[in-house]
Amino acid sequence: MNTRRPTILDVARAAGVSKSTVSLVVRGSPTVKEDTAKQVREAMAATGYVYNRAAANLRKSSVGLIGLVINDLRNPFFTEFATSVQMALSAQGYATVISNSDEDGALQAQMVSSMIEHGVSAFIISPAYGQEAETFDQIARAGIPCLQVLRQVDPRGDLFPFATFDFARGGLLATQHLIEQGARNIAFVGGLEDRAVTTERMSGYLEALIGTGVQPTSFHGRATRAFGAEIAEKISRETPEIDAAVCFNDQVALGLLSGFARLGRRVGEDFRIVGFDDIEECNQVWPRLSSVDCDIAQFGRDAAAALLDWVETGQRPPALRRAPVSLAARETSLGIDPEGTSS
Amino acid sequence: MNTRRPTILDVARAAGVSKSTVSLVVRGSPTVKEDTAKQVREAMAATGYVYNRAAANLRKSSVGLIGLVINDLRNPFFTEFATSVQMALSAQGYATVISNSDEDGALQAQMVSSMIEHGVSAFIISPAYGQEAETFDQIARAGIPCLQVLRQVDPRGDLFPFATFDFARGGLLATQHLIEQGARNIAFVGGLEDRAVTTERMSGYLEALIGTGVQPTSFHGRATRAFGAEIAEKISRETPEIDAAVCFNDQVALGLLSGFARLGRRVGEDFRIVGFDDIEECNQVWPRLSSVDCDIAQFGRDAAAALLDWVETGQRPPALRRAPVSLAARETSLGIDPEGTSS
DNA sequence: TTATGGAATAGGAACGTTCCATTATCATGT
DNA sequence: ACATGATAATGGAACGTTCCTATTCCATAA
Repeated sequence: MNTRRPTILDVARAAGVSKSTVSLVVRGSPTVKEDTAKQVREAMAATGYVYNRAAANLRKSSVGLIGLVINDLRNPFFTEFATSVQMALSAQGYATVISNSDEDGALQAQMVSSMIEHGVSAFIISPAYGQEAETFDQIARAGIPCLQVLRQVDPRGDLFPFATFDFARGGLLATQHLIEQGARNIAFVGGLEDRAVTTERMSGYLEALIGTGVQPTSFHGRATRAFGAEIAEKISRETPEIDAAVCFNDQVALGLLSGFARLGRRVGEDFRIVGFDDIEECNQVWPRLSSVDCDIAQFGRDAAAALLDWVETGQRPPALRRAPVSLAARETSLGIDPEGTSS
Repeated sequence: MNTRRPTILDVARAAGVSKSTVSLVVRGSPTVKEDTAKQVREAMAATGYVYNRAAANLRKSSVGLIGLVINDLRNPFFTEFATSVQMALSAQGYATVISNSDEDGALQAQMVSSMIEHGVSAFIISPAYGQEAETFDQIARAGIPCLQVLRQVDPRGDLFPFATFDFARGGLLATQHLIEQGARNIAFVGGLEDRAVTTERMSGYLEALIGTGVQPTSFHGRATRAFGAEIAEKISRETPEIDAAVCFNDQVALGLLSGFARLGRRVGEDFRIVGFDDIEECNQVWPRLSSVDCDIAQFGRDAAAALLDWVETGQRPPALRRAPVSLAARETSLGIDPEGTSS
């Protein structure tokens, strides 16, 4: 089973040319005559040659590999993001290594270290909390470009450029919309307290509430469906006067939605919900979930482009970029239009 | 920015030992004296040394990298699978490269080729349809162990071992259960026609129907939420006598669920649904989705273990393994228990 | 003192590519 | 016939490890 793999040299012998020529053919250089190239290609097929990237990388400086580290791959928001980044990078001839830290800082540090050893040219990282220093110092020491997205946790804060969404404005839009829809008692649900990702969204929420007489309330916790469902119950039991919620993300909102469905409270009529991220599923539940639309696919493409610019031309992206957001209002906040059920 | 990275040789110089000794320390060999090892480690820290895996791989035969190719990473079923495999492999010191072919055979072939070049030691692949020959011939030519999971599409059919679930039995259990619950007109929903993944599930469904007088009906299409929702509408409009459905997977079932919610049909009472896979979300919607439980986490661990056995001891896994399934009955098939809303 | 042998360390070759500096080839103009 | 210059092809060094075969060191026994 383990006969030695043919190398560029075996191909060269078979084709009756030098190894340099084979190398040129492999890389599609235009300087080799078409006749020769064809012979070489035939020899490659005949010998069953496979390109050895490790050997090539040893000589070259760049590897064409980008590391993508995600903190929660079970959240569709991140899957959509990862998919979009991978597509954009592969269109430019880069391979993507996706890794899921699953909110485990130690695991993340270990994955980053392994990727550095494998010679990735750059990182896009939506970091987990914990072991920040270990994760980012490694990258900085190795001098590898790195784009931090969605969460800024690098210990010095200014080590790597950061791309995110305008979460504050999202919170503002969502809350204003709920007020316009007649909600009088709006809660903010989900997200761990004191994390920037949470406080930013909340700042918009709080701003919208100023002068309206509405009292802010918030329920903090992990951004999961389970937490959303739990809060639906808690609200029904303890603070039934709350009639609307701005959620940390769509996961929480969907949890809230099914929690209320279970309790028989009619979302869209008795209770209004706006989620955050606008994942595909928002359109696939009923009532459809209103959400702060983040155009995650575009965000992914932009991130990939900015990173490649950095890698290839040395053009470091701006330290901070906030992508705009908009509001996608659907049944959970507008109510259910008896006419409109056919679209 | 681009000063040459220190090598093992620089470390050796700094520590006053030979490069061989440094290499041994890097790999944690017990033959080097503790004093020396400590000096070397200090020198490594001082010089900012990072291990160059490409160079090591050039010399070693194995790389400790496993390729995981998934056909639809947006489906939570596969995300759960990928996460489980990655955990199991990383516990054994292997790194995992996850790639999403997104049901694109050409893309898949390209990803596989890139992974082979990067020197992965083995593959786990849940293949996309299309370009089967290209994908699998490459792997076979390179002599790399490969475990095919969930879908068997390799052109010769017996090229690589195949691990899957006992889908037929799942279809049988689901259908029998619906009959016991009093359903009289059970449809099979989702999955592309004439694909083994579909016909296997359907064979169980058809078997359960024998002698019951229930007429089989099926609606085929992509296994997405959108398709499920579409079929909910179609059933309501064209064949309202259908009172239950066995679904290709949970995505379809969840689509059906929200489709019916939208149309005001009460699932669990007027209409009974059983999904397939038992993803986490089954417990997080309301009514909770009954599903054929596949214990995907265990499946992932088993796949990882079988593959590593193959890689390390040459012990090729059995050509076919069907993991057992069971039924997780919940509200969408049992109906809503007015007492049981508190668990 | 001198063999002896095991533990610790050292040095050179090898891995399969790319890059660079050369050399061979060949049509063209004088 | 010869120089010219572009085009095509070549050979050797280099990349940073690991592996294998020495060599050195040192405690112990003769």
